[in-house]
Formats: sequence, structure tokens, C-alpha cells
Amino acid sequence: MTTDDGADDPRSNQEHGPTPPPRRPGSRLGRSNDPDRRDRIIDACLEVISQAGIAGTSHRKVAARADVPLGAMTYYFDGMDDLLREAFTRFATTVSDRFERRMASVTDPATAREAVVAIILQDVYGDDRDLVLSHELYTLAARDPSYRSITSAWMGRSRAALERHFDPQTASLLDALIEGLTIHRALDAQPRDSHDVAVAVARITAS
Amino acid sequence: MTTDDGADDPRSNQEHGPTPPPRRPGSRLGRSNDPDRRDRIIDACLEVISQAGIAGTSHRKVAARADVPLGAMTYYFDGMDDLLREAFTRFATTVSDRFERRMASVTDPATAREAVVAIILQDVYGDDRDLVLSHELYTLAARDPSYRSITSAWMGRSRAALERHFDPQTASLLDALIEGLTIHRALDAQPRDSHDVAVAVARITAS
DNA sequence: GCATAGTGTGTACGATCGTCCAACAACTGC
DNA sequence: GCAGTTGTTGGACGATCGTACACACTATGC
Repeated sequence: MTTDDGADDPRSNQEHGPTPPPRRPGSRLGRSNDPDRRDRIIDACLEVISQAGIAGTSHRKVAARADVPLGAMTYYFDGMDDLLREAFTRFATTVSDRFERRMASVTDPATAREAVVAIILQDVYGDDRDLVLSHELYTLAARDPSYRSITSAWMGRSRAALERHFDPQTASLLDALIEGLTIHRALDAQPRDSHDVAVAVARITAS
Repeated sequence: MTTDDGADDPRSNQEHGPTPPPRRPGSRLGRSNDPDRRDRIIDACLEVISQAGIAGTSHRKVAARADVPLGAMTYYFDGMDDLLREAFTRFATTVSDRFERRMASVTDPATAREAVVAIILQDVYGDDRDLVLSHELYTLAARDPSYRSITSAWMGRSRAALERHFDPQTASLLDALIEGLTIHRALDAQPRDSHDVAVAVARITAS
């Protein structure tokens, strides 16, 4: 099972075929052995959700965004719910990884608080895409408990990362504070300035 | 919010008297033998959203829940978006009213902090319906700025109510903290106990 | 009584949806 | 070469959607 064409651009198909039957250029025929396919669909799904919301997400839109035929949706995923679950699992894992990495980069206990403030600011003023996706996931989990394993794992990892520098109770409260600050920044008309964040962290982490 | 009815008997509170509504003779508005119609549709819409999400909300489901014909949807509202906007405006207003009322009931400055903790606990451990609706609205506002006037007004009123007892900065941070605590309670597997909330409020309000 | 105007609704239309499946392309063993 | 297997896809199906509109109904003006 030697797959030689997996490294090139998967979009330029059949460029070395000896038989040139007149096929549509965009269609992918037969076994193409594109292992990125599944990942591309998941990424495209997150992209569509962030732009159109779950209410506006459909198999057809995701397929168009990922440049795969519609049939690939039910071939790679057992329905819409399965796709959504995988997409949000990847999203939560990615965000958790990033947060853990940044928290682990803080080594000096003396300046932990300042470093954490800087990291929090990156989240609070982060890009809108992650913000929208977070809320979509929260909404799903608030209504459907079966999604709570994703959010629970996410928050557990966040707390654990914060516990590298703070006691468990403080880490938990700090995690909640970050959440609230992020929400307020996103949904309020007047933006919150960075000084407020520093004050909030200082108060929460005061012992 | 609506904690009195389970929407199982939506039409028992009307038709109190046999007298038709006394309309002014010169009024152009003709009869509407059921003036609660519009309100009932809005309430039914919030009910459907809390159970099925915005993705699962449709004119037909709302109409069935409100016990009105399908045609009434486009007769009373200029499309789905108009209905959603009115529904969430009512939701935010109702929640803001309640929060303001409870905050205004705290009169003794000496015990303000304890009273606020009690009120916050009511929100953090409030019913799931309001929680789900809040998140649905947040999600909408995070993606569509035109919904931010609703959330912004809501948060503005929350802050103003808190400023009855705290300085503006503390009120703002406290508001964010409430948001985060509520989210964590809803989305996490392990519930947060009330002692944590008291500690969090004590730290945030420390000067 | 009739005419009128505004209120309310049943229904149909076109669009879009998720899902399924027979058919097809490419690869493997012979 | 051929047959079988696996990966992949285009199109069809029934369901559901938002919206529009012709029509029924009823209170008012005369």
C-alpha cells in the first residue's frame, strides 16, 4: 500500500494519468487515497460553524468548503451529530493544548502572576473565530449533557494548567474569571481595558 | 423567567368575560379577539429555543407550541429573524428586571456582600432554561453584532444594579465573575459548591 | 340590510435539508 | 488479462423549512 501521491497537493488530481478521459476538473474519481480528507472536513466544519452558526451549518456547506463531494460527508462520518462532535472535540483539544503550552512556558514563580495576566489577555482579546466556536460549544453543552464530556475535559485541563502556579481553589476561580471576562469583552459594546484584567487577576489570586 | 407555567395549558387564562374588548370608535385598529396572541408566540418561541436550540427552532414548532396557525407567524412577525430578536429582547429584559429588583432589595450596606452572594447563588444555580437561553443569545451576539445591543443593554443594567453597592470597577469585575461561575457550573461535570462562590466574591470585592 | 376594511388562516410553492445507495474508479490477487 | 475488493461519488428520495397569498371572517360605517 504505497501511497505516493499523498504528499502533493490533493486538489491537482490525475495529472500523470496515461488515459485522459474527459472528466470534470473538480471531481475526484475513484480511490484517491487522500488521508487529509477527514481532517479537512473537520476543519471546514469548524469554519462553517464559526461563520454561519450551527443553525446555518449543513452537510452541503461543509462539503463545499472542504472541496469534497456531498457523499463524502456520510462516508466519513455517521451523520451530522458525529461530525459536530468530532469537530468540537478537535477544537477543545486544540485550545487546551495551546493553553497548556503557554502555561508551561511560565517558569519563574516570582513573575507568575504577571505572566498569567499576559496570557489571559491573549485569550480575552483573542480572535473572534475561537470565541464564536466556544460559545457554540457552550450552547450545545448547556442543552445537551452528552456534549458536557468535551467541555468538562476542556475545563479540567485549563484548571490543571493553572494549578501549576496557583492552589486549586484559586485556579478554579481564576478559570471562571477568565471565562467571564472573555464573554464580557465579546458581547459588550464598550471594551474592557487591560488594566481591569490585571486588577481582577490580582484580587482573585490574593491570599 | 416564566416559572409559573409549563406551557402545558396555554389558553386557560384568557376569555375572562363575555364582553368583547371595548375599542374606541375612531380607532383604526380593528378587533383582535386575542391580544395575548403575540405574547404567547414570543413565549412559545423562547420555550422551543430552550429545548431544541436555535438550530431546531422553526415557525411550525413555535406555532404548534403557541397553539396558533402557521400563518400567524408571518402575520405577527416580519420573518424568523424578527421573531428571534423580539424573543431575546424580552428574555434579556425579564432577566434584567429580576436582577435589578433583587439588587434593589438589598438595603443594608453592612451586609451587602453576603446578600449579593446569596443572589449570585440563585443565578449560578438557577434553572437550566434561563441558562440555555442565555447561551443561545450569547452565541448569536458573538457572531452577529446586530444582536449586541441586546446583550450590551443587559450587561449595562447588570453593572448598574451592582453599582448600587460597589464601585464601578468592582461591579464590572463582579459581573464578569458571575458570568464565569455560572458557565462553569453549567458546563462542568463536577458542580461548584457555594463556599467557592463566597470566596470568589470576597476576593473580587476586597479593596 | 349592504359595503368596506382590517384581522386572521389554510395551503401551496420553491428551496434546502440529511441520508441513502447503486454505480463507478482504482487497486489487489490471480 | 480477469475477477474481486475497497474507496468514492453523483443523484435521488422524502422530510422539513420560510414565506407568500388568496380567501374567510367579523366589526364598523352607512
